[in-house]
Amino acid sequence: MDTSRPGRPGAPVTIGRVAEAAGVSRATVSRVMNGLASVDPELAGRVREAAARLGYEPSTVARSLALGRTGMVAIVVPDLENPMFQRVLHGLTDAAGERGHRLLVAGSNEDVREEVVLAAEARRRCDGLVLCAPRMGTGQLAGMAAKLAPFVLVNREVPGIGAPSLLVDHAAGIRDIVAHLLALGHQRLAYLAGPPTSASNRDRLDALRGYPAGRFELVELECGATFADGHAVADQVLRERATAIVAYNDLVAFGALGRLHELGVEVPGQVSVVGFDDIPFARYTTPPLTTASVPQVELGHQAWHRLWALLERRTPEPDVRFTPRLEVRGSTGPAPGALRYM
Amino acid sequence: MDTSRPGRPGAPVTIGRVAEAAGVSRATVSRVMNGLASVDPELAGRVREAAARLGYEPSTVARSLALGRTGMVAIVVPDLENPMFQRVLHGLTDAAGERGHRLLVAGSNEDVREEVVLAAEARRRCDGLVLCAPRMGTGQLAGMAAKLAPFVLVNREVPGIGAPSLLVDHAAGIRDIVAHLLALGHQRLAYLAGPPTSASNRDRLDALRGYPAGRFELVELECGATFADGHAVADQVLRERATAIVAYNDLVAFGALGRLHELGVEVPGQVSVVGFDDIPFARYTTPPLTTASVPQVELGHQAWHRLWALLERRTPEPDVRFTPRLEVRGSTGPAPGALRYM
DNA sequence: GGTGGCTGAGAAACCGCTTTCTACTCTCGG
DNA sequence: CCGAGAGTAGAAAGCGGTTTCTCAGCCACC
Repeated sequence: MDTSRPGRPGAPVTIGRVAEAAGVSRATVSRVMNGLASVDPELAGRVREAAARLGYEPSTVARSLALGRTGMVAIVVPDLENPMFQRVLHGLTDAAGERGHRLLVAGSNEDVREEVVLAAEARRRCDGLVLCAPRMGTGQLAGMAAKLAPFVLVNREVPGIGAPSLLVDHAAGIRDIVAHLLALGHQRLAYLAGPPTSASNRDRLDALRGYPAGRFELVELECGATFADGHAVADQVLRERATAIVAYNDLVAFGALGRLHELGVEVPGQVSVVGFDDIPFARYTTPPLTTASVPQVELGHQAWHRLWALLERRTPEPDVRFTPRLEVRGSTGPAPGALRYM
Repeated sequence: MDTSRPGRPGAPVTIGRVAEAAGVSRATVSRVMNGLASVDPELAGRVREAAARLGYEPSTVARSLALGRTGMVAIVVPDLENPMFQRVLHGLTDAAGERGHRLLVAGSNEDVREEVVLAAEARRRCDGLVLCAPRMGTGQLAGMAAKLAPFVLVNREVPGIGAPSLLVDHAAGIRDIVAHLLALGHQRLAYLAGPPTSASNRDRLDALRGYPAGRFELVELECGATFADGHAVADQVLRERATAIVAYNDLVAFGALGRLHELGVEVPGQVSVVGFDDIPFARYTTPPLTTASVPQVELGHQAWHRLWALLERRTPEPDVRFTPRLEVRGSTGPAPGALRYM
């Protein structure tokens, strides 16, 4: 069989075959395909015609190797099923897509060891990395920084490793939430704690503990980051006689809400519930969830801008710390029997 | 500066540098790194030591080019923010991850033109593709089949293009839903239709229309696939005096639920609501959503198995059509004023 | 002791594209 | 009329791996 015949079934269409078909060198085909330099219009026409006829599509892998960049960025998140991260992901894909970049995603399932491996591997396949709320320790992260660069952090801050950070002021969010609950007369708050590895969980906890003593009683309950965690811990809240729940995130709040409903406990009549993040579901449930709203899609956008700057060796815009906006909805109300109000 | 010195800051560590440092050929380093053939243990030791000392990590891009495979698969979905797709994605990443494959994700935002472009581009960057509920026409899909292969379809079927399909028996799901509602005495059902481009929407609509005449009145309302769509259309349902809502999916059902609640309409007292998919939120809302449960994570797993088989040039397992399981929860109840029951 | 088979490692080709370098042609000015 | 300079396209050297091919060395066997 004549292996030089164009369009032979099994043979992949490479730049060489196009060059051959157009009667030019591979270099010229490359130039035409990239719209580079000035090529004789007639030659360019022949090349384009041949490329179209053969259905030529340059190999992205070969280009990546030659160019030293892949046109892909990776994002690593702790929990693929958390809409919070999905929205960040969405913001990121859209922004990156506009610049012709595609996204590799990896979920660590809250496992630090897996996270470390995934981050390193994902980075090697891409030009850059977005680490979303990484669970690994600061030391470990700092140690990997050189290997991972360029990368940007979302919901995490590690000074001195030269990675841009996009932050949420969890403390401010917590302060707003607590102020809201105190105004409603709540005196005994249960905090449903997130994963101990979560930096934002620590921020929130610190903010709660840092409140002037005597303003309210704080009950700290180990919980987690998912529906099921919130669902499982609700009974304990009741046993502790807290009148308000401050959940690590919206998912946990939903879980608790569901359990309370099962038990016939009225929300907010008997217990108020507050979430964190403001995932899209929060406004559509019954009752709608009071929560600290975090600009999730915006985080994704901003993450891309920082990463894009790094990829182009520009100086990224300075770090931002977003202040969550308290969305007061139906899941919070006056504490039972309380007379205080704002 | 001596460019041959190992570990020189700027210089990337390539296989050549390792070979040089270990005093062997690049071929030998390659063999050692891949655990291939038998290499003199002493040489292998030297290579491993050098690789470790230099922090060598083979370039995935170069490997991809040489091997002709990337170790990545892509998934294209219409809506990145729909938990249904996120769960499929989750199932897929986990299953693929076990075989050392990473995931490229792309969301078409329900735009057919974008979907076509994304699918083609994503495929070129990866070894295979999963098209999740593709919106493009059958002809177009068939036309691209050769370019996209190997790929597998989820929630879509196009006979004769040689792509494995994983299906959900939407008609059966609808039949169960309708039977359930009829038993509760509902006689006027509103169907909140999904995107016209959605094949599963057509399946559901056909199943509804195909019901024996006279069993119930069907009100078809154009809607969409998101919260906001369901939220916006709820008023129309009331105007039409339907006593039950059959929503295109859970998201739409939630939106409608939220709006009904805002309006003070009792669910299921005045209106019953049924979703489709059974996303995790469905069981935790108030009232919990009655819905046709689709094994989302399983779809992801199965998609990987089919794709993996194709990648290995094995024959994939035959297509599967999953039958949804009706999850009766709190959002459905007797039609107002109805005496009928099962 | 010569030869055949076998093992193990290096040389070199190759994957498909980009880009520098080089050679050639053509134009224009002195 | 000749040489400099601009413009164009091809040759070839990468990019960083893998793999075939080749060959040297060793052992065993006749």
